[in-house]
Amino acid sequence: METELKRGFLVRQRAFLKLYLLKMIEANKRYGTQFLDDLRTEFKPYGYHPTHSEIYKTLHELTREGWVRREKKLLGEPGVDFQEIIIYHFTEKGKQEYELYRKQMKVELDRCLGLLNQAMSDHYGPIKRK
Amino acid sequence: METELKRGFLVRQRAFLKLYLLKMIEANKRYGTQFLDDLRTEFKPYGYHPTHSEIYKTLHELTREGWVRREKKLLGEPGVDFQEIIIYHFTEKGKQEYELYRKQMKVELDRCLGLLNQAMSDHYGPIKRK
DNA sequence: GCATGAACAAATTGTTCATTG
DNA sequence: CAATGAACAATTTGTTCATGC
Repeated sequence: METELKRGFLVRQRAFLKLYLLKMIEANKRYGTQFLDDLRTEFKPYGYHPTHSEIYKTLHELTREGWVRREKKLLGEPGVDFQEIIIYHFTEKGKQEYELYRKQMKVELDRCLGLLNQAMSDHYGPIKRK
Repeated sequence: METELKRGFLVRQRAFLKLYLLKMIEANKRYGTQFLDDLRTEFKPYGYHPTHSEIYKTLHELTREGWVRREKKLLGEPGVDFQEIIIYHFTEKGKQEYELYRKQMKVELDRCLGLLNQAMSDHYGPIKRK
């Protein structure tokens, strides 16, 4: 899973989403489509609209690597009786990996911010602080 | 050339490099390999090591779109008599396009910084300022 | 060997189709 | 029809090979 963390230029979408999904899984009780909706809402101001496919692929990856396990459930909403959803829970391994991953991603995000700020400064003058 | 500017998630490497190359071309009198070396040096602290292929492809793109014209020259270094290099100069169109592109990229880089700062704040608490 | 260029390959992401309850 | 999943397509980027002095 190390290979996904950095790529020289900017952080990859998949790695970025993974960080968010892990956090959301930690908070429990949500499922794929809701993750997607929440993320789209949060990122809307930045013009970033993730696709459902990226979300699911990231969740599959987390499952494949044993960071989370899946629990099938029925969406218990009034009127909707038989919609199956999948809830994700951390495994023991996953908890530990998350902790580590979170730390690594801090470094990575810092690096990306550094790169972008450098560009800002190179092309638009020194960074303005409020 | 609009399609390259943004892609929802983070700015693409090509768009990022283009901004730098345009600036370097404006400063005149350098050629491909030197651009590459300069960029690698500048980005080294950020662990970003662009490839020669990306640089050339970007330069070709600028040429194809008529932003720059190419001038073949002999690298006038002592001892090296016949090494051909290519110097890039802006076209009239290119000067104008660069001005516009620079402005657009400011918006784009701001957006990316926003997204990354949001992630920082979401996962590691409020942004620290010095 | 250095600068350039292009072919090719891999990686990443997005679009569309399929399934299941 | 909502949620999930997978096939497939496109895009983006990197690696390798080629060429001309």
